[in-house]
Amino acid sequence: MEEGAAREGLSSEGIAAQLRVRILEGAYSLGQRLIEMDLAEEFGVGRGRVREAFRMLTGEGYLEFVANRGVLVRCYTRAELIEMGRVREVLEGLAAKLAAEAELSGEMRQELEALQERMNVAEAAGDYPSFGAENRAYHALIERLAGNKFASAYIDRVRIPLIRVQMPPADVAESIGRSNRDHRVITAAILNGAPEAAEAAMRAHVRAGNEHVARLPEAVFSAS
Amino acid sequence: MEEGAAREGLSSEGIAAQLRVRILEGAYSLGQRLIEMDLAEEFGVGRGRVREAFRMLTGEGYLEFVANRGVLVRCYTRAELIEMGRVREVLEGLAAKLAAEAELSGEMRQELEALQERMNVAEAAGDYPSFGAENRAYHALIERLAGNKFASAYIDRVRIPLIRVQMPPADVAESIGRSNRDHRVITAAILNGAPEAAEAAMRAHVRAGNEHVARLPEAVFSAS
DNA sequence: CAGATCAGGATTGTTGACAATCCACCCGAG
DNA sequence: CTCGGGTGGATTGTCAACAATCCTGATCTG
Repeated sequence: MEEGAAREGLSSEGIAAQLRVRILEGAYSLGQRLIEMDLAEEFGVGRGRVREAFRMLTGEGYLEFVANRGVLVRCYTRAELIEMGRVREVLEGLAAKLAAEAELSGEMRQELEALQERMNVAEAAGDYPSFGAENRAYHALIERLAGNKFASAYIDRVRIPLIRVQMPPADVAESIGRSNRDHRVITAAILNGAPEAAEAAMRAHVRAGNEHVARLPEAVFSAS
Repeated sequence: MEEGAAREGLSSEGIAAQLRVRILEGAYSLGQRLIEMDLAEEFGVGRGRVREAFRMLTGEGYLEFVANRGVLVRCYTRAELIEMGRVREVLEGLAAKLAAEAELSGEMRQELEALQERMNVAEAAGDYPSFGAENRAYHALIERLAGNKFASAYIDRVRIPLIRVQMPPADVAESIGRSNRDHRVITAAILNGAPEAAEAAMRAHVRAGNEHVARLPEAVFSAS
């Protein structure tokens, strides 16, 4: 008897995990209201469990609680996005620094090199979706190499408003090029064990991304 | 009819706020288990409200959830303390940087100067409790000057394990001296509008504190 | 005496029902 | 036609009761 479904249905944590994935995948539109009873029926549990999941996701920044109104998918304003961007800058910078400080195993070094190579391929092919996926994996890998769970947790949170941001197709190629040029610098600094350089490069990289996002049209931020 | 107590008793948020204060003030010992029903009776509400407050405080890092066992006052290990210290370093550094970037009103500049002066007085008097209080106010003021609510929120969270740490009386005087020397550098950088200098000084300041804390005996971390 | 086994009590996990609240719609007056 | 007020339905806020779970300590056994 390992663990898990002590009773039937998912636990509050399980429901929270499901909803987190849904929000990340865009199953709900920004600002959409979530009805306790609907989800309770869908998951086959009582409203209480759904409510607790809501409270967790509110604390993480995925949902917004409105008194007597319930929860909605949290929608960040441009100003908040910029504030979060500043935080992301230093936190991802820290992750890169810690990764460069860590004594990486050969396996981890290979993984980093392989990921960099896959990004290079995607860049050469001009394959934006693929590059985007590898880019996310790259940042996630650096978080893992850094080995600081608090940094990881907060980075995830300040990244939430970015999950739906789409690059305007016009400047995709240039954007990929600049982004991957940064990546190569960061990768080299981490592999060479240069914490300061890694941090500086990552900060500049994130900052460039933030400045790009901050200039996007208003429609990106408001509902659906 | 402004708002507030729609029914009798505190809301979940109100209970969470109360408990947060209690934990910060040390009303509960580290690792202490909190009983839902006891608090429900004390606040004159049902268990559900207390439960929701627990979930919020768990997300913030004040409590720890154990399945079928309830919550305990979260107790961080030395390793976690060090991890959080690294995060605090960059976040407080960011706050100092943002404060130096901001266009401060005359009133705010005066407030900062007054606080620095009060710390100087406490230092000269060798008044450790007073210096500790002013020190907390100082860091809080810088957060306010920075005007980034996400940075503030995360700084508060990574500070949680520090709330009970007591400086060994032996090196109090030296500790105050070094700490306040750092403060003067930071204050000057903020008032002069030197973001890079402010960030670097704050980082060094926090790092020095972290290294000091990391060397404290094990008793500080485990349960009271 | 040490260790395993097994009640009993205490506490959490969960639900369904009820009251309070809010919103959208409708209606009537100007 | 527009605006203010009221009304009904939908949804959240809350609780009290019940089931599941875990820990404590007493009992039994080798």
